[in-house]
Amino acid sequence: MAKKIKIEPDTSTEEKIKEAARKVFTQKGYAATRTRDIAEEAGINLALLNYYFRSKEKLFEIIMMEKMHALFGVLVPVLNDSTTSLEKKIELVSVNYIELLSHTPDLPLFVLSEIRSSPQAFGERMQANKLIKDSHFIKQLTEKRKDLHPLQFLMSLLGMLLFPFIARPVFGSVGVLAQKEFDFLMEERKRLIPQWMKLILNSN
Amino acid sequence: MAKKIKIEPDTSTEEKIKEAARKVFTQKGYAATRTRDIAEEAGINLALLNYYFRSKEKLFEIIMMEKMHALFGVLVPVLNDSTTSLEKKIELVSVNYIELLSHTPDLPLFVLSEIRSSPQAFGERMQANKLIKDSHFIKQLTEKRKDLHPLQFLMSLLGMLLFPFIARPVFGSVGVLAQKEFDFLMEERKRLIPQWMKLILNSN
DNA sequence: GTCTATAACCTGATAGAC
DNA sequence: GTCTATCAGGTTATAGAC
Repeated sequence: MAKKIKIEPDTSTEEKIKEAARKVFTQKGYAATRTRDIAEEAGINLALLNYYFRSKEKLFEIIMMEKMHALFGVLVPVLNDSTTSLEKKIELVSVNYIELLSHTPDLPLFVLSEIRSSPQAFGERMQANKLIKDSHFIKQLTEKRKDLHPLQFLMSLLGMLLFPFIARPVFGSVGVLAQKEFDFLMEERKRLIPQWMKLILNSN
Repeated sequence: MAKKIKIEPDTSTEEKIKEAARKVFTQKGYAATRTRDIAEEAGINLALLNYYFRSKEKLFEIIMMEKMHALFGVLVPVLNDSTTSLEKKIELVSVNYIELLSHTPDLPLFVLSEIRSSPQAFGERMQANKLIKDSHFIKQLTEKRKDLHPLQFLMSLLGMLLFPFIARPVFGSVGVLAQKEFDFLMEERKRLIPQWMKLILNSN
């Protein structure tokens, strides 16, 4: 229990490679990434990558797992909390996601692209799926709006939250929407989206 | 003027290759696609691909151009029509997009992924950008809601429309959301999204 | 653990026969 | 126009020295 006293400094070679892999994989995707890119980014030799992680694919799976947990990790616990109201959940999910994606904007496009490339893999996805479908949030939605499929609401909420980051290369090109303005708009959306989704929820 | 009387039958080898390229590129992305995959899908030899299109990259650029036009082509003309009301534009964009994406569901994820991979390329994107920013739709929005950045509204609308298709591998896995149910929900969204966006537009 | 050198393989593209 | 055979270059992974 008290075996490992020293805190991992994250400066080990293994961690340097993982950090480089996070950067390159998320930027270029699995197929376009060369192990040489990762090695160079990490400042180490190519052979070391295989020494620590056996293969490009094994390394990728580790990074992918991390990223999927990051993407679904801010969603699932909030939706499954049986002590919070529907409206509170909407607020929390909105703030959590915009906060997260402001720091790692290419997270959703990376995860969704790679899931598409190998749809049968990544069992995590199915698991997250079930956790969402059977969530307290869905129960609350169903109860509140019997006329509406709960996924109609959830897809809209997530679309509003994630889409600006997914499409940022389109919206955010130079001269049309600069970085600072984009950040400002996202900050504003923490307030706007819950407001709008509540409006939708209470309509009819 | 009356030079080409015969209508192209689209059964030519060139078209067979393009059709195969459309399928494989959009499914796997540029980097993960091998020219051999395209040749096999087209039922022709690998060498013919280079005979007709010089290189993998040239072929890709043709397909990418097509796909970008498809994705933005249903948006730009509607937003720039100065004879329609704001609410009519919302209805048209919604129906157009859901109709389009129901037939080619992986169009948006493909285009957005590839734009990210080479952000400086694809000048079309910038052009579409300007066309949107200076559109009649944006003017109408600005006038109607002086307190709201028009992109806040546009990003939300597009997010609602595109996100279900972008995230379909997540939502649409077997046992959670089957194909027929997904199609039904999308059909329903043609009505729901305009209704909801008008609600947002007229709030406050 | 870390490196250099190289093996083994794959991929895009072309030469040349038909 | 279409094919087979092959080249040239690049990529992953490993062997072996330090």
